[in-house]
Amino acid sequence: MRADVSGDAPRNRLLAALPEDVMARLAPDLEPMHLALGEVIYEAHETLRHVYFPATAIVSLLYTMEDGRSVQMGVVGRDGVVGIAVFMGGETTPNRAVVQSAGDAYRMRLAPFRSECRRMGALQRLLLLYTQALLTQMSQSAACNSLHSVEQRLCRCLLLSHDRLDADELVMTQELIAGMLGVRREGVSAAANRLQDAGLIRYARGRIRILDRPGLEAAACECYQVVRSECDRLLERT
Amino acid sequence: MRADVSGDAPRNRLLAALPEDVMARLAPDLEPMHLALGEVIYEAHETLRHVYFPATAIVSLLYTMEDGRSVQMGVVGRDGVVGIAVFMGGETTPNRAVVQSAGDAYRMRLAPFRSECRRMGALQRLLLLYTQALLTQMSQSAACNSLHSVEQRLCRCLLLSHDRLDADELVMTQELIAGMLGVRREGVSAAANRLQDAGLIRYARGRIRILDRPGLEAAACECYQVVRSECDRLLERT
DNA sequence: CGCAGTCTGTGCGCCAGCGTACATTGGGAC
DNA sequence: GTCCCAATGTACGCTGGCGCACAGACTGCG
Repeated sequence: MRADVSGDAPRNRLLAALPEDVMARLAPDLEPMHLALGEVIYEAHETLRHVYFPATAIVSLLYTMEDGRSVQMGVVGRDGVVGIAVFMGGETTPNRAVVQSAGDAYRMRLAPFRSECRRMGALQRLLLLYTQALLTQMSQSAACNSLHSVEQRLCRCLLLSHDRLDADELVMTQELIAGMLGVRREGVSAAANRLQDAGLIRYARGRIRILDRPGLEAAACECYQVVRSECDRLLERT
Repeated sequence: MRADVSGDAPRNRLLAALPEDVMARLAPDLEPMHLALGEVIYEAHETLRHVYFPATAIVSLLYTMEDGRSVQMGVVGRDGVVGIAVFMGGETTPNRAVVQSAGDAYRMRLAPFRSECRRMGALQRLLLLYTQALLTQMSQSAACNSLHSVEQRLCRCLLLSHDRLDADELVMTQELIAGMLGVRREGVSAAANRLQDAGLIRYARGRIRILDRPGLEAAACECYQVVRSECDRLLERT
């Protein structure tokens, strides 16, 4: 694992884990930018023009059904990259990617990204590991969505977001969360109230403050920890 | 796409899609074998010793919760490979792989598999595409498990299995199906009866005969078709 | 300051799926 | 044939989450 990067080093962990020679090649093509809340990075089946390495931003990977209901199947923050399909060769996916928390990111056009992938070096190795982490996230979501309560899943969602931020305050409405959990807004309201009554969070008009992180972890289902430790394990191989 | 393979050619589509020079290298290391119903190919967090290319066998990727309940997150037949984690570098996954339908497969030890992957040729390209197909399967499962009824999901499950077999008869008990769908056995019983009453299937003691495939597709949720067409799209890139 | 629109809390009837408990029924072993 | 057991059908009450319908409550804007 590389030592703590400082100063103007990229605040995305995948980038930070790259050896210097690779970063030197990529740096000119990394364009810092801002991602606004709710911004759609790509629609389902849409050909991508860039891949995105979030720094402070958080991006949600969502699937939207024909009837409009949607579910989150993965979340990407400073630990990952949006646009894995480019790397895998399929170019598009049936999912959408939406900014779940505004912030900064680096983006890169496809050509330089692909050409670095083709060198089959550190970037490719990292992306493979990251892909596995994403697989883990998605498979656990499949299980969790099917077996756990709204309240447990809300905890998981809050923890996933909190992990990817520096602050204790998340900016997201119940409506947004409901879309990610695939449940009604009212269900989120009820669950959020229970968490607030238990002193785990404080909730106010689209702003959620995490008050008791350990308590939140205890209230979540096992799924959070499983994904967390598996992803840690995979990223340690850096 | 390679022309129809015949005779002793591998009956696994990934293998069949490989150019002849690659297959020539791999062939000596491909060990034909039989997989029995219920056989566990690997447990969660277990280091693999082989990767498996199913021919007529079908393998289910399951996640089992602490309380024993389980859910299927993917299914691998002659269109894929079991042991993707080896390719991705993580070595293990939190999932189990269980034989859902007995049949033949080719297995391969890790060393030759890895060394062919490292050549960065056709095999790697195929595996990347297959990984994306698996991602699609898992993400759709996450959405489907959360939003659709047991009956719809049962249809999807039957169709996924049927696609990977040559016969119209599936050998699986309600207990097994319940474990894959993450629901009670009784729920499967009720749903299967409704499908039988509708004339779509015939059910008897662990043997399910598909009577009306188009009807079954109509009774399934959109998830089946989405995954199906996305996987077709990806494999066409062969 | 008032208005409008967003965000949130709540209540009610409804239904799918759960947990539990049992009856039935084939099929294979002996 | 007979016995045993896996596999299946059914019933009943319970609960979580849905759909719908509103009622505050806060914020930004004119």
